[in-house]
Amino acid sequence: MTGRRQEIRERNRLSLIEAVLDSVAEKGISETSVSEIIHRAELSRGMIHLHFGGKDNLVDEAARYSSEQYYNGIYALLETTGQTGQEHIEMIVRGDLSEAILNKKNVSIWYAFRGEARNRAAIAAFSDTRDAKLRNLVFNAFARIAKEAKVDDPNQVARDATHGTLAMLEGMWTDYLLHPDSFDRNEATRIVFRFLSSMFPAHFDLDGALSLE
Amino acid sequence: MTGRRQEIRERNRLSLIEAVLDSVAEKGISETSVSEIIHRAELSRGMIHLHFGGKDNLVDEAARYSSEQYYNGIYALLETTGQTGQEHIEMIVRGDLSEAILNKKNVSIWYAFRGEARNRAAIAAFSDTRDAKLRNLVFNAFARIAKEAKVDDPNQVARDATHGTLAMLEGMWTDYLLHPDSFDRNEATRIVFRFLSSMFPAHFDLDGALSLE
DNA sequence: GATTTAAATGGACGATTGTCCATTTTGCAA
DNA sequence: TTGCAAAATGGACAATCGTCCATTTAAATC
Repeated sequence: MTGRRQEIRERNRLSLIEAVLDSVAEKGISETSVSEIIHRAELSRGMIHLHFGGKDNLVDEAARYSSEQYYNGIYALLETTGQTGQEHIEMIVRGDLSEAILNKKNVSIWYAFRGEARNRAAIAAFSDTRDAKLRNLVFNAFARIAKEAKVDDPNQVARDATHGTLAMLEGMWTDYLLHPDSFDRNEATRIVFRFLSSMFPAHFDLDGALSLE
Repeated sequence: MTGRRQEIRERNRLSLIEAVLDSVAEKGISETSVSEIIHRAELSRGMIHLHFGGKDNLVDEAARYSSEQYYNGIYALLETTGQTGQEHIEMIVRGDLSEAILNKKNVSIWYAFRGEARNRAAIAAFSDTRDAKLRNLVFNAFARIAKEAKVDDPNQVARDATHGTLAMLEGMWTDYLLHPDSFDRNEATRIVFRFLSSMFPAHFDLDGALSLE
């Protein structure tokens, strides 16, 4: 059993991580100082060094945590849907563009870290991990779809569809970043499905996945 | 005629801007300090205040300059191509993914500024401008294509194609950011054209624009 | 209840930040 | 060539940065 001592310890640890994410979302990375973090976490100055050994490690940990949250969100959605390739894809697309995942806070955080990725190995590393996992999931779904669609070179088509779909979703996030208030989720979703229905007319239409007869 | 005095003045001004961009590309925004900038520009400490009134203004100006450079590059390419809609689109796609525009330095800079966009009004503002201009150019091209393709609701199709194409290009930039060494320009280009040829089979194939008979 | 020890505190510290201005340099006009 | 003014210099400055540790607090154990 976890003693009260360890429980408090972990709560404080988490408070620091969440304070970093809140600050990054609201003020950006360059204004996320130690003073800012400990003020938000309502903890004392020494805690960062105690728990993480330094500010940089804490920030890396916060980035990792945030990435994990995103991925858990997508995974949870996949549990709730059917098993066909097009259902998986539909769920990923809708999930990635849903309010729960694509919102001002997450976008601010994600782009702030992306901006640092080139210069911080730790951040670049799991930014990759997220992509690799998701990419694999999407590819497997498209591989099934491409096979069913009997296209020439189904492997290449599946790879292109994966790459193209993820790229388009990335671009929608950028759109949201730059115009969070005028961004239209339904329009963004429809555009992705327009792409998919052009490529696989038997599997998708503008509204999402089709069930094959 | 520009006197030698003014000429030196403007050269120094530009040196500061380029020093900022070099530093942002190499070290990131958070490590781009006044000391770093003036060291790179080989100028004295007071110059930033003299020319720009402060560091923040200089950084904003550098971001504006960088955005202008991007846009000029795309525009220059458009001068060299034909006048059909699909030729314009092809040139924008190829240009946006070309070594001259999509390279490590530009990507580092662009994402660094994007990461700050949410928290710096000046940077967000022209980040928008770039998008609005380019978007308009692309939309006009797709509007012609959609009309020729005789689709239902050509206006909506053109809007979706514009949105989808730009989103996909954005996503390719992100890909390049995260995997600059394994990124394959030809593959990225082919995927965009796969999307376009699915939507407008009479205007595009996997290799780019088709000329209508 | 007394003792032990892990956890948390908060201030001291040197380094670095961006700003600003008294001084020096230098191009240009008289 | 001299005098003027614009431009550039570089160090002083207060503010803030992140680190670290001597001290205090409080949970766990005896």
